[in-house]
Amino acid sequence: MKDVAKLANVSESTVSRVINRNIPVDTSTRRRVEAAIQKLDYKPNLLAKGLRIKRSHLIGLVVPEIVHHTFSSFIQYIEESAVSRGYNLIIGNHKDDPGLEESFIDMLVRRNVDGIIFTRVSDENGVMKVIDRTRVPVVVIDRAVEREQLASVVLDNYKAGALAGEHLGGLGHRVLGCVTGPLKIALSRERLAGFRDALARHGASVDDDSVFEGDFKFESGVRGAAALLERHPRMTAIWAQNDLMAVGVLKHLQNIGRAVPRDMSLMGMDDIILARMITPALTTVTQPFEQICEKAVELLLALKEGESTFSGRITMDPDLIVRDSTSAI
Amino acid sequence: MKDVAKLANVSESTVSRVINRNIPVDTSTRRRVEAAIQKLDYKPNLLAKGLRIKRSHLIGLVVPEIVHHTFSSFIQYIEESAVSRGYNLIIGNHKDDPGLEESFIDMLVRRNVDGIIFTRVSDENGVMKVIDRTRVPVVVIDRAVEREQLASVVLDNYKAGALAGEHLGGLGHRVLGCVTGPLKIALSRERLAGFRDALARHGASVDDDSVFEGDFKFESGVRGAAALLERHPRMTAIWAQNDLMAVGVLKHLQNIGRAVPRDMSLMGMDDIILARMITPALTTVTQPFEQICEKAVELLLALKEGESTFSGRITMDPDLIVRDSTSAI
DNA sequence: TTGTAAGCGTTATCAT
DNA sequence: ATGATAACGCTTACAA
Repeated sequence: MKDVAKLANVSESTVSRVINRNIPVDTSTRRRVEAAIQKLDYKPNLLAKGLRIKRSHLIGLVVPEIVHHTFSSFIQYIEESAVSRGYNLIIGNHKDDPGLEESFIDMLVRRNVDGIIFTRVSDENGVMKVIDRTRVPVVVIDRAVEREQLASVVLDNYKAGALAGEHLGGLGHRVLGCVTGPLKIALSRERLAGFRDALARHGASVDDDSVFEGDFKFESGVRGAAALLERHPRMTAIWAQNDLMAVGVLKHLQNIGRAVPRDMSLMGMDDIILARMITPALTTVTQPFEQICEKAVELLLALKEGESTFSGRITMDPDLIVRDSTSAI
Repeated sequence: MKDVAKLANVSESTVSRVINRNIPVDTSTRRRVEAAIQKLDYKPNLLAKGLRIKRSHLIGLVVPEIVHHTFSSFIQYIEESAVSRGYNLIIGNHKDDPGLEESFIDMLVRRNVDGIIFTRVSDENGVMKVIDRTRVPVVVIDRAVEREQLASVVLDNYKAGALAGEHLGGLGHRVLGCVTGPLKIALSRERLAGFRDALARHGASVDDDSVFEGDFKFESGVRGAAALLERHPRMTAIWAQNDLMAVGVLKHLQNIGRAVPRDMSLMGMDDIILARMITPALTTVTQPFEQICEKAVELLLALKEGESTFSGRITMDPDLIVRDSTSAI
């Protein structure tokens, strides 16, 4: 910067003003400075700038893992939203290790990040600690949190379940099953509640015997299908709360020679690429990943600017995608 | 820091020395300082530190996309290697847009990152510019680069092809096909060469008619299978250069009623989760993602420290995973 | 419109 | 072993 100033025959402050275009600078000096910047290939140092203005233009993103459709989607879209606003993204994956998570959060705070986005927060207390002890804005996505002091952007999981129930109920199914995520996670319970209520409106009830608690992984879909069919051999439709488990269900059905959708209608959730790759292509419920991320970044930065003091839950709507794995009874 | 110093009745320099444990400090003062740090919940500011010591402890990672098995694997393992060495990761996804890529690189340089890892570099000149114009160490992974001045850590793609050819040749197949990635990408050509050479040793030749140029996506596998079978109806084995295309091949075979592996042996590459989920489970060739990433980070930091001036290619070995999609003829 | 100077929170040099 | 001080590269009153 000193060199640029010297070459353009101005002071460093003027160079700064040219770069930040916030304070009027004479056109001719501006041109001189810009020429000097070009010539020297000068790149302002963001560390120094950040130190001075107390903003790093960095956003931290905390995920439990990365090689996973849901999380890599979040990473991708949050990165895009951040960059489009002039921010960069630091990501940290904690592998469900609270120690790792804490030390990552610590790093972020020490780096003066302008905000932190948490996904699937396992330990709400950890998040609360950040909020209480630091002034770093926080937004939580992908997981309903109980505390109203936390700002979160989440899918309306009840609606997602309702969408699935509505679709299958409308097709005439009356004996249905559901393979859920871990029921200690609120979103699994909410999805199930929406599913049940929608089906109730069609006169179908999903009793506890028709519910298998999975873990969002492929294998639990396989096990879930086996368990549900054993309990209700006449079941004609299954909703798995994510596509991975739905594919597991499909695998079991293929193994025992039941055809989808002829013998069994099958739905998933998420719309991962896989949903279109399998045969039959999977009917599913999608999350508007891009919107959620966009909203989360927007909210985070508004919080940082003090333009907003929002806390509570922002809810986004799921969508139904009908493909070939469901049919009328 | 000033507060800590005051509370512990020492100078800021002593606080610094306690934190960085590089210079001897009297045990009793050290204890006082540590107590003060605890009490005030003091977190050293990494921006200031970085500015002063000219190291940000930040690594930049450039990828073309994130929601993709290969890249999310790289992200995950590089993040882990970085964190275990006290670094954090900034990721940037350029969506094959050179403009975006350039502005991201620019950001990284201005953030004083200690190094940049590129995957699938589309524009070698962009990378060279970084190397020439800045002092930021660079390592390229996942793509063979022509220039010897670039340090890269890549899979031995020739060996990967040879592994596939060896396996299928050993099973007795003599009429084989290959669905490749884009042939303008060196790794596709190298894989194909290894495949051909290994089969030649078994007396089988893979002529140009038996090669279909795909694009590493699912749909091109479907198209590839159709094209290959039209040209060589008696083909008994196909290697797709990634699992996604292999699943596409499988899809086509199922569509036309050919059983795998009875009527056709099928191999993929990468070992994505999907490989184990489909029926039959896919025989495939894996990349040691974790090792590659570990090595790349290690090399990058050695370059930064000036401990190494390595340039050229570091090569890692692929592995064969035999599952149910291949059988003897 | 422009320049001067202080300060952001560290670390390194040089004394003591 | 510890402290004072300058410097890292930038921005921002304040003055001119």
